[in-house]
Amino acid sequence: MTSVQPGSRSRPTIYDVAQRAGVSKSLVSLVLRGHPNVSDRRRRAVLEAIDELGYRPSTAAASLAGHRTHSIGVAIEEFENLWFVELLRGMRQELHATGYHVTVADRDLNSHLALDPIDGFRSLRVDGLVMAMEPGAGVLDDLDLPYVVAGQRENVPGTSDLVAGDDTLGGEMATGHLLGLGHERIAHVTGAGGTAALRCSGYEATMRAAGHRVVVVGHDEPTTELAAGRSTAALLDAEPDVTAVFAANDLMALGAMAALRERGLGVPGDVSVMGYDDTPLAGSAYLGLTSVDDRSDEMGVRTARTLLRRISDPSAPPHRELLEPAVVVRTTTAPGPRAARP
Amino acid sequence: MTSVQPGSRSRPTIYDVAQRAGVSKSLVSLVLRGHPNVSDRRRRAVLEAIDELGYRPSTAAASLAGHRTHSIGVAIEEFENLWFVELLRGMRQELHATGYHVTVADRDLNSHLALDPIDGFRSLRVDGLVMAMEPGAGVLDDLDLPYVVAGQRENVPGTSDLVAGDDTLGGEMATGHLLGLGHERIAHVTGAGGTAALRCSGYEATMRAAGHRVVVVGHDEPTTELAAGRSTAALLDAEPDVTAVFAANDLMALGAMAALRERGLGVPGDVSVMGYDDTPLAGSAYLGLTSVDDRSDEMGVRTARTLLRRISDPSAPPHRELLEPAVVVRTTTAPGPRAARP
DNA sequence: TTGTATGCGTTATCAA
DNA sequence: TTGATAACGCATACAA
Repeated sequence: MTSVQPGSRSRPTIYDVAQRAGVSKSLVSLVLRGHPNVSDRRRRAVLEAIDELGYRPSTAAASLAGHRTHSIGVAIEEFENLWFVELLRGMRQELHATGYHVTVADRDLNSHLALDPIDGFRSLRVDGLVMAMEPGAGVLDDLDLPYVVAGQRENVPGTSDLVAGDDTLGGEMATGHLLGLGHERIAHVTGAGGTAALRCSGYEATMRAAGHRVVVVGHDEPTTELAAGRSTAALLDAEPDVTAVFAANDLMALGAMAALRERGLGVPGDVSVMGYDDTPLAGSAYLGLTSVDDRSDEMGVRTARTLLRRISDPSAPPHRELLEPAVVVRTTTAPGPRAARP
Repeated sequence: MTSVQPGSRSRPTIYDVAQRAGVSKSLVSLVLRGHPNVSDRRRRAVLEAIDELGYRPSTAAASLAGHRTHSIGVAIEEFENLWFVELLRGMRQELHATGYHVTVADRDLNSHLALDPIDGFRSLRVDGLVMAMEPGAGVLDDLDLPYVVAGQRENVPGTSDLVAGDDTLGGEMATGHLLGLGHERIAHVTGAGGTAALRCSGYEATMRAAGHRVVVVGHDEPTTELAAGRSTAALLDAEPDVTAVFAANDLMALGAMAALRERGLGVPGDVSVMGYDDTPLAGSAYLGLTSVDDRSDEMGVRTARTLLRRISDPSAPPHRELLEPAVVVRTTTAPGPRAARP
């Protein structure tokens, strides 16, 4: 039972545990860290004392003395964007046996302390860092801390470890899926940022190769549902005969669907719609949005693996890999006019 | 510029800064903590040295020596559930000037270490804890750490500080909104758990007071989209003439809408639908789900305020408050048959 | 206004 | 297999 002894002002320390178990503090430390060469009798005594005292080791003292925190930090842009949840899931799976602790911070979390996530993690002395947000220009240039960039391509020095989705390929695959359904007048709703640009380039290349006209809207707009809705509305004015819309992410696909509905166009009856990221949103039974899975869980696995390697060998050559995305077909895409006629 | 000196194996310490600035370590410490009684000349010298060395104070050493971490922990169930994002936003607003650092952990994050979030935070020696997940039975009973429960009602001892939404009232307001639109055959899709039960009781009380029949489905089911879809399908079999469905949360409302669509029923043309929580999902232009705002941002403000009070006065009497929710009307609810006739 | 000394709760090194 | 003991990097009296 975790019962706190009555008279104690402050929390029990390793010293209290040692005294209660009738051993030295060193022995307690050994038991805590699972050292093999400890007699069963002593180990049991220590464990019992720990339990009785409700003792919890101080991570602060441990990391100060041990020169490492056994923790890794994950810097994300914002908690709203759910792709990092899958990334974490993958990381956890890989980190399972290692004893590493994971902490997450977004850009805003401690902005009141004038701390960007990286500075915060540096103060925390994390053993490694996962950069799961777009780094500012130059911030990675001489970061003397083991790190790997996850899911970003912009502002990443060539010497950085990097695990990301192949967004260009994803753009090609999405467009290919629509072409395969018989669509020809396929428009793309893009937005600002490096990731959107890559997805867009995949779309453009595939359309050109197929001999169809490239129609892109939303350059420099935010990658939000609202902006995508506006872009799509403008698109429908200029190109009323599009039969498919590929949006740069799932939320933007929702925006496109809202604009289509406003015009009285059915999905997928009149127009097929695709998103990107395969968020939980897309998987919703109600929405059933066809999307591109960027395999963020697998990205998490690879990211953790890469970071572990980097921590154990800081001078290893940079490791870079792109994960192949996958189209997840649901209910918002259907055969286009060409396929429908015969 | 943050440039690391070439020869140094490890990170610069307060000692290095002191030496470079030509002062003692204590002086550096004073500057760091913004102590007023430091001459401008020295202060500038220290700041400059910090910048040149790229020095970041070790939180571990600071908290070990200072007997507090200046950090507060937020324990959540899972990152997927976005209501905590607004809670954090509110907390940050209140914590702005205090210098407190916020860290978030979900139940799974470090489960591979056999650490539940509370144990983790105890090891971290956070100065305070926000319990934003349903506590296990008894875990709060003798938690000797300043904490406040946010948004939960189950398993909360009467002596705990608590800030939560008034879910019963919210259930009443939702039902009242539908009644006000002229609906009478209103069903409720509930699920397992204390929060859902409170919302359900608000629905029941209001229906009874209005003299209408209570129709509830989904008891003991998970509070997920999928389960809500199944429950709603069963509901429509048993009660084909319902004109409104109130779901215990937004995701479940989606499930209900999927089931309605499957029956060929339009929303809100044939059936009105309401959710609860007013998640970003509900606010989406495409969905436009009428929902109940539980005011999680304000909850964050109150929670932080309460926790600060608790930290500074551990023996203060328990503080409990319920926030009044608000119905947010969007496009999934419309006048019912009674109102439509005249 | 600034410097000195002590201790925080661990890990790690060395002896025993 | 176990026990002393010296760091670890900083805050905090206390002294100057």
